[in-house]
Amino acid sequence: MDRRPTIIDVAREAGVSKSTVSLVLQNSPSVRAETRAGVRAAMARLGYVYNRSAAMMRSSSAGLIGLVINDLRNPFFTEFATSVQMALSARGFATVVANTAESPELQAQVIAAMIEHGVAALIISPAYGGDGACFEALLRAGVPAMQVLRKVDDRTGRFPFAAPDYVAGGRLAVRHLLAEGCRRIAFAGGVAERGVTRERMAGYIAELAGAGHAPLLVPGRATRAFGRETARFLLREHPDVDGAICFNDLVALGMIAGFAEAGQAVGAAFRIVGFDGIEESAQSYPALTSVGCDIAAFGVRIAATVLDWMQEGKAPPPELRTPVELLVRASSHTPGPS
Amino acid sequence: MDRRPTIIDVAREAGVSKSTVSLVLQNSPSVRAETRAGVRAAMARLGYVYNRSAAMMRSSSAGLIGLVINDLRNPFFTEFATSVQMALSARGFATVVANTAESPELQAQVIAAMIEHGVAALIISPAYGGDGACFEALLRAGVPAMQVLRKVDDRTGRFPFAAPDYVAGGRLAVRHLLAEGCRRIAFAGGVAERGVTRERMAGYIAELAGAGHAPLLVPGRATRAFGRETARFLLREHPDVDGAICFNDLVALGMIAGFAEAGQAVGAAFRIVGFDGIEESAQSYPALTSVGCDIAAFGVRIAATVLDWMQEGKAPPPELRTPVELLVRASSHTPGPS
DNA sequence: CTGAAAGCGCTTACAG
DNA sequence: CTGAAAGCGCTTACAG
Repeated sequence: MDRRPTIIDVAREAGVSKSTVSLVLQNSPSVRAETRAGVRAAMARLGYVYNRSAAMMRSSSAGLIGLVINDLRNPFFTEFATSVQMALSARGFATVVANTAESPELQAQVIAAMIEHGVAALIISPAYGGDGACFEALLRAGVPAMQVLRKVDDRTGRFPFAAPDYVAGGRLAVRHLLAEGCRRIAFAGGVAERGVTRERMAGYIAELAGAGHAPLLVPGRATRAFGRETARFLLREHPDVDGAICFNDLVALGMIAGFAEAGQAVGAAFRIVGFDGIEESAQSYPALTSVGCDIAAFGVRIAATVLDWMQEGKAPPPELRTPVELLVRASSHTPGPS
Repeated sequence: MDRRPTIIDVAREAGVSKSTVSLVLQNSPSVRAETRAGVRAAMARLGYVYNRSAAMMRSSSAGLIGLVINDLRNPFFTEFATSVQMALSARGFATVVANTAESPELQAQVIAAMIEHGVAALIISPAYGGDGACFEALLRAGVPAMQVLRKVDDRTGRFPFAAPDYVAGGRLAVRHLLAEGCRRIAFAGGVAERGVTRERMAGYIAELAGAGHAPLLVPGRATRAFGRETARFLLREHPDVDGAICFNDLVALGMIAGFAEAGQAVGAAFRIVGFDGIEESAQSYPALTSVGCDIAAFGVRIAATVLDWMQEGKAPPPELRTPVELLVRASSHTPGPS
């Protein structure tokens, strides 16, 4: 494994100048087909590999996109990240990824590293908290950056925000449970101060109020463990509750497990709706009704939006909301006799 | 957002030469403390950001590591990838990640892209199949690459392999179920021709044979859906089976759901053991016994191994096996009366 | 359509 | 301890 061949070696091998090789690399139309073929053949013979870093230095068109995610172990974010990465890859961009594990400090650090690596743009589902220094760094470096799923910086002109329509999702879930005959519906999980929680709760509260019902909020971590605890809590403290909308599918799946453990049936007897529509929601028993955010499609769309921004200068709208739909399954729905 | 400042700007601002700035950047001890401070201050004033691509070009020490994973939507691989990425980040390396979705074609494509981006090393959990061209490309490019979790290329001298000790895990699981009193134990899920399946099954078969029992193999996809189908299948076709070892936790979790659906209790009546020890296994109801691979620790270890290889030239052993341990939980274990 | 030259932002010897 | 010079592998005008 000695030195990798460069365009100079290729030029010599093909008997042309190195500019010609460079033009071939860029598929310039001003190179004759035979010449092009000769150069390509020389590359193959030498095992030439294009050095993007060198190219980038001169032209400063990176080909690297940063993806910063607050919790990559949560399937909702995993599905999003994977979808974005694959869409970027299909369009010729590589993805530098980092999990911040909800730590603003880690986030600042990985963003700084990505800027140094010359990412052409950044997609971030930010951690809450911190002093916002990382956004300043992005500003200074002039890196286009989009906030997704969560909004932490309000300068949406510079850091456009995109997310599913959480409020509408909360409403959909309530409407569905009322239609199924629920009389008392709780909202479980989600840290109360956070934007996403506030939105999901707001839809729930508004729709419930419209129907003349009072809300019952049980905020908490967005985990399976919390869902499980909450199942026990509701059975003990609120036996009148006959339906729950969970902050996300993890909480809902935990709640299903908690009810199973307590010997309480889920479905007609107690209806549960999750949020996000992760793949697993279709596979649980009973299958989980969820507010589907079509996160895979959302990821593809975000990838396209960022690429258009970078490449064509088409700035995204300051705030984009994508539609959600209710995925009705057995955890909340009893099939009619018809 | 005009041009980013370069070391020349910093040098001018600080009143030194650009070599001095470069030395400060590398924390060279041969720069006087005051000089260093002056340069740092100038950088802060200008909002200088280090350009790693330029640095890399000259020194060819990238700072980018490639991580190629066959199925990033599977929590086992997600937990691994996240762990590797965070460990690399802590040591100053950025991770370029790609999901190949089990496609050898996609895999070849993303590996080529990563080589062009100048990754200093590659960690790959490969897709099965394909013509192995991507390994040739790595060879030609001289990029150190480790195979993890799955071995597809046999040249472990050049592409060292590391994985949990799957065979031992299969044995552990059987020993445990026999000790719990199982008389007939099935092995469910896993595509029979694949290496990982063969190893996990081999441990199961060997240990069972040692105890004078015959195996019952139900190979298939490694999914929740297959686990669920298999629950029904076993109840219908093999009512004598009273325990199952699943290829992985997803199959096991699906089987638990399938039994719940069929109204069959899991635990004393039918014991289930999963494989991998993903986080969710501790949260299901009943909690899932699993062959724990401590995938987070495995990821940290792989990150360290690759970095040592690159930085110190310490080649990893051709084949590394890490220990597994049984995580005994309610799905297979009835607490004694003591 | 092709060649010679300069430059991207940094590092690396090599002098002072 | 610091400065002047060359070079990493490519792209980009600019001539021919």
